[in-house]
Amino acid sequence: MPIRNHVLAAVSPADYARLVPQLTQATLTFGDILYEPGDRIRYVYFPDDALVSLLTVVDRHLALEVGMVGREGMVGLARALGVVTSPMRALVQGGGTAWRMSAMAFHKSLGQNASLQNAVNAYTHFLLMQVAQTAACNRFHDVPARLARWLLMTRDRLNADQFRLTHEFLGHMLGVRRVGVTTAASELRRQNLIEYQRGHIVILDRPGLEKAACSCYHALKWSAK
Amino acid sequence: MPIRNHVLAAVSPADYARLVPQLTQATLTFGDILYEPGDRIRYVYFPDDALVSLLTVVDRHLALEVGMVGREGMVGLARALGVVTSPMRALVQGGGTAWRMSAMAFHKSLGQNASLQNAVNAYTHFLLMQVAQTAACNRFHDVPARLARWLLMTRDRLNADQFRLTHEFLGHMLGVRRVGVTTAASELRRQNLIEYQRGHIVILDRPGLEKAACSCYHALKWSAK
DNA sequence: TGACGTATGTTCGATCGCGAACAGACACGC
DNA sequence: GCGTGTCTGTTCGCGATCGAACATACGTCA
Repeated sequence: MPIRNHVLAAVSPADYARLVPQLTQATLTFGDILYEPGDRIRYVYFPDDALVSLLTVVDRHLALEVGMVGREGMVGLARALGVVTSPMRALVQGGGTAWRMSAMAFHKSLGQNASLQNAVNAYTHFLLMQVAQTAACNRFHDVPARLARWLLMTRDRLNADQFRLTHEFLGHMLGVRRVGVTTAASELRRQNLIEYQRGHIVILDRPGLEKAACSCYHALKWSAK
Repeated sequence: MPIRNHVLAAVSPADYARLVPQLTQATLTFGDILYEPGDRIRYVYFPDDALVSLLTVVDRHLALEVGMVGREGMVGLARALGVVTSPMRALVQGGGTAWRMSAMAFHKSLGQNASLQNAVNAYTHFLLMQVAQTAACNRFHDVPARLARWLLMTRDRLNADQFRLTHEFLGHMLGVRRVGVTTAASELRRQNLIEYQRGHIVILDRPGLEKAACSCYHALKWSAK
């Protein structure tokens, strides 16, 4: 079972050996909610090819995606900062596998395991940048550019050029109406950058999509491929 | 010299005693830029009554405030996460005093000083929530509500009901045009919530302003007064 | 006192995204 | 094969904000 998760991969071999017994493989399926805001964090997750969205919930019903966690990161980060409840909703946006660990074991491991702590710190920084960039992006860039960015980020994390997502779902992620997504998507399609039908999206021209995306995409590339 | 900064205040007396020799008092003045994105972090700052804005810079010239640091926090947090350069611009938005420490000493102290590490972790979590909330707020709430929230957050950190700020400056913080601020501000003034002239803003009715502000203000109150 | 710089106020048309409603089109189950 | 639910496409009027331009008012300093 190769570990593709970057946080785990950054742990030194000796430390990693002590971590392994705590890790179990979990299959996350689309639509699962790992936590709602305020939920106790019982497990932390290190995605391999799963993809989890972090959503800030406002006024109990409005939700906006502020971060996206794939194999470059982990879910349940708050636990590493000494907080036992999740501040956000964590929604599985792309099904796949992830390594799971009890929050308790994770907390203990952090104290005994400097390379894990370092890897988690580095990811914390990355996530903070991602959230900050998203904030600015939502303010300054229009829907087509944000959609293009979102598709590219998803692509990179799922490592696939096609995936299943409806306009309705995308609307929730981007914080716009479904119709807004339809308009933006059909514009991208007109340019032959993507193709889609009934929840199935295909990226046809990745370089072209990068041009259509705002600079935020490049600002948030992770270093390792 | 009483320490009002919450991060430093959370450090245990024994640990704090070892920290003191490293700290020097600094006066931050309005308009100072502590770091630009990419700048090496040479010092970290723990504001007492100064107020620092964290701005994400997009496309080299657009900037949006994503966080606000007063005595509840610290500036240069990235250094605690193992990153030596600042990801954001840190702009002094309210002059005042802060405790300053070299980044090197800070880094060393973190390793030797568990209560400092815990306090920094807690603040990291708070900042992450603040940035996420700001992202959602910018998407869902209109300018008058955001302005009201911003004024209240500033008030809490400066601990004063009046301060000097122009509409132009506020526009940069909120990511809107100056005219948009003027319109929103005059609406708040019409309701007798605030008063202002030529860069001097007075909060007349704090409870009323809280009602005018979006829920994001309450979502981000720090526990300790 | 007068001139200049800065801060605020007002207006204009344009654009973007909103909420709502309805129309087709595909997919799956009976 | 047919009905039903889901997904996408289109339209409409509305409101918020934009960019730009210009008008007014205050303050400072020569």
